[in-house]
Amino acid sequence: MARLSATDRRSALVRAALTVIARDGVHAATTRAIVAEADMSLASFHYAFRSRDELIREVITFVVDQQEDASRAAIVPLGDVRATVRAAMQAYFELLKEHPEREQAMFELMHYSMRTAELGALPAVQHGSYRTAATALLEAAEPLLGISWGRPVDELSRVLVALTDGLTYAWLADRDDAAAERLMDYIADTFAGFAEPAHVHHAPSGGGAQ
Amino acid sequence: MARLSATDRRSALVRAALTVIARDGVHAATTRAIVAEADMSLASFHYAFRSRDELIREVITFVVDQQEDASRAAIVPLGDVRATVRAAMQAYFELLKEHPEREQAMFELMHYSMRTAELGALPAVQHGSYRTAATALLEAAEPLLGISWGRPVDELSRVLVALTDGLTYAWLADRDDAAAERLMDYIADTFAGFAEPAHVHHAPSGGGAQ
DNA sequence: GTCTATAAAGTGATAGAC
DNA sequence: GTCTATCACTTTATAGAC
Repeated sequence: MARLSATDRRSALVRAALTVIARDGVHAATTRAIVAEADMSLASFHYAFRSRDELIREVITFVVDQQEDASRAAIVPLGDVRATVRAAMQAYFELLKEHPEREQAMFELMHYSMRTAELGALPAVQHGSYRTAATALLEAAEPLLGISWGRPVDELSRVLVALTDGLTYAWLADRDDAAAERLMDYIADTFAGFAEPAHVHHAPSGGGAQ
Repeated sequence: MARLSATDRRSALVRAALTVIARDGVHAATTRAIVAEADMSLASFHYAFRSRDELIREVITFVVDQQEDASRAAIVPLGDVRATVRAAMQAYFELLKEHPEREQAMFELMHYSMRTAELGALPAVQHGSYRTAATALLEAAEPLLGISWGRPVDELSRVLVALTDGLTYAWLADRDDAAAERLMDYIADTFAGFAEPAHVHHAPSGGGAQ
């Protein structure tokens, strides 16, 4: 194998581990399976990482960071709230359908984290970053669509994330595309219902019915 | 060890496995850990089960059946829709808080099933039984509360299940009780919003309030 | 039926040659 | 730095005494 810097080797192993986990599950991500995927020798693994646990820890933080980046650039404002939310959900759903193993791997890694003391805090971080993304998305939508949410954005982001997680789990379980589409229709409708025409704060010009 | 029938031994091992999985996770449920929990010898395990996989399969079907039974008797109609839904959610949430490991074990077992070819269908069964229970709950609520749901019950049960799964995952991740309570408030509000005064189909004698 | 003992394969991690 | 060879241990599963 070519000489790689320790950092290159580490990131190569992290990506290989992620591939193995997505393909075969967390329980199959043995050091041997990972180095085989990365086309390295077993000794190289322990040259780059002190232990398997150290790698898994890095895989999880990598995945969390990656997700945070991904969900940042997600807003494409369309004509109205319903269409915008529906399109955003559809975009996520297409990603899910294209790489179901990724979301599955995400879930598995989080459950794995919950079981190990030192990684126990990571699911909260992952979920928090997910919610931050949802909050940013909802707040960005206000000026772009000229609306204002009827409820606290913080609460709405919890609803959005819960529905998305629920949608993901349901689809992973039953692979029912039509059902997922109907659920996304519902989600779009609900959020359209939350939206109110933007009102200026200081001038009491009367409440706007949509 | 006392002489047990093969069936008794099997169910004892299934329950022991469930205990181990809830306490330490699926990956820790080795044959040795399970027989230790059941206070049996390792050989007894393979007398009762052909393989570890056969046990896990039985654990999963057992858990799915058990959940189906549990979610049957769940309706306690209160004055209005909001209060009824809120109370049902609260009851579930109390169970979750009391035994988080159980729900976690459920998730882990489902993800494990998704990874093994022969168990791949079980998550759909589990999710289906979950949705059946939600549907039954919603349908039972109609006559009891004197309402009728504005949307197809099938669609609403999907929403309810998705929100419950999302709530569960969120709480397992961040253990934020207050946030969960707010989410349950939202869920109760939404379903109260879905309810319409019941209209009798054939005889136009006016809707019956409870 | 239930046990002890052990086989056979897999695991994480390391030593030591190059 | 990177490899091969190997250690120490755990895993599932079975053989064979009782």
